[in-house]
Amino acid sequence: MAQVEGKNRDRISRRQVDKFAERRAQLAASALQTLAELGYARTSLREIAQNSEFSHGVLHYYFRDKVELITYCVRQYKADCVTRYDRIVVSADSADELGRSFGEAMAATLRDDAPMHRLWYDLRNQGLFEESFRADVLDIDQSLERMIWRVVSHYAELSGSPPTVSSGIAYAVFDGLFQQALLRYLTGREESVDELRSNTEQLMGQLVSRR
Amino acid sequence: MAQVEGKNRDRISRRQVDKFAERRAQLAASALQTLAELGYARTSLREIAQNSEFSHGVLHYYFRDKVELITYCVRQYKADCVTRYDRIVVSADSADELGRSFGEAMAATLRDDAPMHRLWYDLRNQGLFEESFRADVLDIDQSLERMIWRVVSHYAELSGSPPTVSSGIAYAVFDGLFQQALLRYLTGREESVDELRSNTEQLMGQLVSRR
DNA sequence: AGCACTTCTTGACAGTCGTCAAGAGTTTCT
DNA sequence: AGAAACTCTTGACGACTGTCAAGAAGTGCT
Repeated sequence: MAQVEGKNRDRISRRQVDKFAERRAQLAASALQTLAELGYARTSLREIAQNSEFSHGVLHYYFRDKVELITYCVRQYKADCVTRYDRIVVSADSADELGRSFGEAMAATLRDDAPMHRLWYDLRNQGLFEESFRADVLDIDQSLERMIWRVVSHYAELSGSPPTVSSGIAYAVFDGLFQQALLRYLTGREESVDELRSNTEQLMGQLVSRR
Repeated sequence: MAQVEGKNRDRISRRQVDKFAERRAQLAASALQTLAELGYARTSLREIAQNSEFSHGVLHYYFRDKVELITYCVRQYKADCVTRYDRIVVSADSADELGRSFGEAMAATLRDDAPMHRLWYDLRNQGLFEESFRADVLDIDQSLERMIWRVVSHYAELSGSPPTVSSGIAYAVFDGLFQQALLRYLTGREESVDELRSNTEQLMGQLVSRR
């Protein structure tokens, strides 16, 4: 009897927890959309609520405060993009093909997800000023570094030569490349998509010793 | 007589313009300090005034609005840093020496001017969201690209081999390197200063074909 | 149907923001 | 010295912010 009650309560509370988590995710999606549109400095809770189907008060029912909401958003963002290139790593049969696929994937996400990427750079920068985001930002940045390293090291394997740079350098270099392309793309220079593709391929070749 | 009056007025107004410009620069310096400390999102005009010796109302006497103030700040920032590496370019006698000086200069400015650099990245990102800063940000970014290219192309000359990358790639790569180092440095990892120095030297070698 | 609980809306709060006008204080010229 | 022009302070304005409490609306259970 007590057990049944316990089970029921578990089932109920689990369902509630699920619904709770679901709504959190839904609100975080609205928040991410707003942030990607306006940037951190211009995003308010009321604006986020207007991009959802709820009123502004509900945000404090699901999140303690603004910091928790944005932290949650950053974590959700991470889940989306940290495995972006893993598919092409396993499916590539040669170094050249991997280079091409990687360049193509970089170009594609620049074209399709530009607002999200500018948000990421914005939030990473907030981490340089505000202590509260720092841990999550660093965590994501390390995940991205590992993601890039999976590509580079596999490229090195396929080409039979070791990488000539460390994991940190490789990430910094491709990140810098992407950021420049993003800057150009968001100011209307659509050719930067193609430039990013070829620059990525070229640089990949130079970061692995060929002979 | 009319001429004398004209000359006098010119002299007067020139002096006034000078004083006016001087105070603008002074206030912009306070603004830059505040921005570097707090970041764009958390900097208010009252906060800027508190970091100066004036009250908040004076800012609207010297600047039309907040956008004009920050734009002016960005331009002032540019003048400071756009020739940062030019001295070492002319004074280097060999490629190796230039590589070392460049790495050392990067490391030094990371150590000494970290808050200013994080402000630059912050403002560059604002340009991705807010139309009003975009032109100045792009202008500065191009100046920085040329500054880096002066280093890289001179390095190539000294080493007798052509660069293997374009000006845009070279800037993107070193900028990415610096930004990663800044992220690490501002989170307390002081060893990133030395890492940046050696990474810069290493990468410089790889961006110029040696044989 | 009625009850308990969750979910959401509304409206208010204290505070901050950019902006500006009125006027005091200061400098400059005659 | 007095007038004119420049410089700066003060205090207010409307708008916006994050937060929260009161209670309405909705949901699921017995």
